[in-house]
Amino acid sequence: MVGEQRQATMADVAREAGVSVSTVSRALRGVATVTPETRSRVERAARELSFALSRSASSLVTGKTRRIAVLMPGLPRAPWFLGTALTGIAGVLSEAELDLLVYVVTNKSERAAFFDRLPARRNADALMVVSFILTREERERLDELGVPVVFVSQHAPGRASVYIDDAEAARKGMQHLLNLGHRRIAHIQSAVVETFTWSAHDRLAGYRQALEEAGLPYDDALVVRAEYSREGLREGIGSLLSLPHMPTAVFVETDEMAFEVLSILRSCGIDVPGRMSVLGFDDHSLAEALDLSTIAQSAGDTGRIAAELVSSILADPGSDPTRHVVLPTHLIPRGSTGPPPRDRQGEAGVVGQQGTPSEVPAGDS
Amino acid sequence: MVGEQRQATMADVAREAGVSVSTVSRALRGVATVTPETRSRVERAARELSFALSRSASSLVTGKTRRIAVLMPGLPRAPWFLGTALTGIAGVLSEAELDLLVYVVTNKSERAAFFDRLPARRNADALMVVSFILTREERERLDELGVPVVFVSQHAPGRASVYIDDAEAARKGMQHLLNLGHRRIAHIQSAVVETFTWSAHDRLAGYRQALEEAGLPYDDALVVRAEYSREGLREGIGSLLSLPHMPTAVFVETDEMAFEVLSILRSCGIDVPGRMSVLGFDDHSLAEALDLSTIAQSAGDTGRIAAELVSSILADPGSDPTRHVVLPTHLIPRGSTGPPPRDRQGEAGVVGQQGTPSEVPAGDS
DNA sequence: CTGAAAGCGCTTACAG
DNA sequence: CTGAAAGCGCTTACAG
Repeated sequence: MVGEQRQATMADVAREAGVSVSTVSRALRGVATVTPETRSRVERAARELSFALSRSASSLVTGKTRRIAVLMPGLPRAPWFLGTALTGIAGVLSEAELDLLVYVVTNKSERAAFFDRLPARRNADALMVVSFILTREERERLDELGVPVVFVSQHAPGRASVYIDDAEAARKGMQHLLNLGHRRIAHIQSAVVETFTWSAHDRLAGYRQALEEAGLPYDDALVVRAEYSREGLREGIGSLLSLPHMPTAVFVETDEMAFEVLSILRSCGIDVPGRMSVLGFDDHSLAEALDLSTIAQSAGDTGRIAAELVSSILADPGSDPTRHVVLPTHLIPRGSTGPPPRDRQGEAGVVGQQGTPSEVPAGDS
Repeated sequence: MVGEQRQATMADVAREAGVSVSTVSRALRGVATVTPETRSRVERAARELSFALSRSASSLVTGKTRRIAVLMPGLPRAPWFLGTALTGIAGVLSEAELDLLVYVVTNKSERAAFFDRLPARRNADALMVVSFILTREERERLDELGVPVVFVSQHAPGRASVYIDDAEAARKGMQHLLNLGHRRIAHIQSAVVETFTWSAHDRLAGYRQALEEAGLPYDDALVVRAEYSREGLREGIGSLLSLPHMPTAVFVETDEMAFEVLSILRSCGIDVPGRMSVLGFDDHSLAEALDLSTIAQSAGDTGRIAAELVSSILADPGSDPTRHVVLPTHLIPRGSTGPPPRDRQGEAGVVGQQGTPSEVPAGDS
């Protein structure tokens, strides 16, 4: 009871300042027509009463919530990328005085719940969807929604999106390995039950394309889908190490997985890059410390630019709601990649399959 | 214009279902008094019209927003811990059908802006403050707020909080190093301009306490405050390596910093743990891969339990709003810690200061 | 430049 | 079990 005083409303402020509620509203929003004196009287009253605007009330009348919803897959799946992107988003939105509503969806039921309730419809002015593969129904639900949707870290034709060219980036990375002389290059990607991300698809596509362009055969045995865990990766690497012709390099879907790969290889005495080159993807903040060669993208920029896109769409409804921003990527060569064993003098190394570059199977499977 | 149809309201649903708005409201909220038939008619109508409840409107009348605000320091400062905690929070809140509003505060101005607008007052039903050292004014602002505040990853006397005993945990870690025979143990913590976290303080306190209990002198030169960056840490380590009596072990404030420390030591040819033991804090998901000894805490549990605390406080306003939950920590010994050089046979090692355990200066400075 | 009034879309006593 | 009415706290034409 004690101290449980009721939260002050505009009516209270109006009384205190000796003006009408309309004037309070205008003064507090900075509408130009208000006299400086009136404004300061109102502001003082508001401060004295610790007045805080009820967004519920203003939303109800304006139809704007000044809230942006962000839908992201469980952070544990790619904590670094998502965390960094989220921080970028948060910074920009806070500057634009927009609130940030976060929906983390880790499993099927949370996912269903999200699309069922679809709180974004009236509880946010826009929705940002971060690296999610949506089903057709889900996409249709979003379309009905009537709020602008911005896709982040994924390409959505006909929709605003901010992303990198994963396939092109993967190709660049592969080219680096090819240039070093590697001919048997494996690819490790995460096996997720619910396939959440496009980037995995596109990175694989880039991997295949690079092989094809180099006239090298695509070998299913070299593409490993591993659980996103230390044990899962150990198994994946096991399958590569038990191949008749071991690869001399691995291109790993994310740096975080590559860190584990480095550690596992080290633990079984396989020298990196002497015996096996390892290439990651992301340029995680620890990649330098672990001397991991990688393909850099800026998670922070991705988030920031996506948030800017959102706020520009909100500010100017006439603006093109299908704008695309493609962010750059680049190779960062470090110590985890080097020439394959047979190119190293004084080392026996495993003989890589020389390949018969002409008989390459066609693009598909 | 085309397809821009107005969002359906309860009035539309009521018309469609041939009932009153009150009945729609009751049916949709699952109030018991509604006939099954009426309820299903209403539900069908709602579905057909893609009705979505306006939370702004319900909030306005109920005074509840069903939204929880989380205030956290910039994720880049401790991305892993905060990201993992946030995921834990998100999961629990989503189950309780509470929305999650995230405020990331990275610098003074964002911080001021947050406390100025203090959107939590009416725009959230509760506030979770994650590892922030608040000023007195800020704390008072929160008190005036009138919404329950739960402190996460920090101890706030007289307020609900979920945390670990950082000092005790640090002591355990130090004990491990002492038990291995180390006598000169350094401590590296992050130097943040705005002092955001209590845990740094408490871990340092634990460090000092352990020394004191072991009858060892506290040496200012062994406590290094380093910028949270590779270069900052390199400088910090430099100051340790240039000491007349080099330490034989380092206790690092967080695993993420310890990873860099490992890498820097390796890059200058200092064997870990042969020459220098390294102990981290957190049990980061990569700690195992990097074979880092560490003191484990569960960031996920911290988030989850804090969120449960919040939802229980909201569900039962009579419940004790000052409840404390102290989460366990434990040492995970791995390969980065071992006996100091002088205990190793066949190794010259740097001679550690033998110490004269009796003449220990008193606890302070 | 300011005020009175209507109304945003809900929930909640109050009747029936 | 259901409906009519009031009201939550704002903003926004509309007057003046």
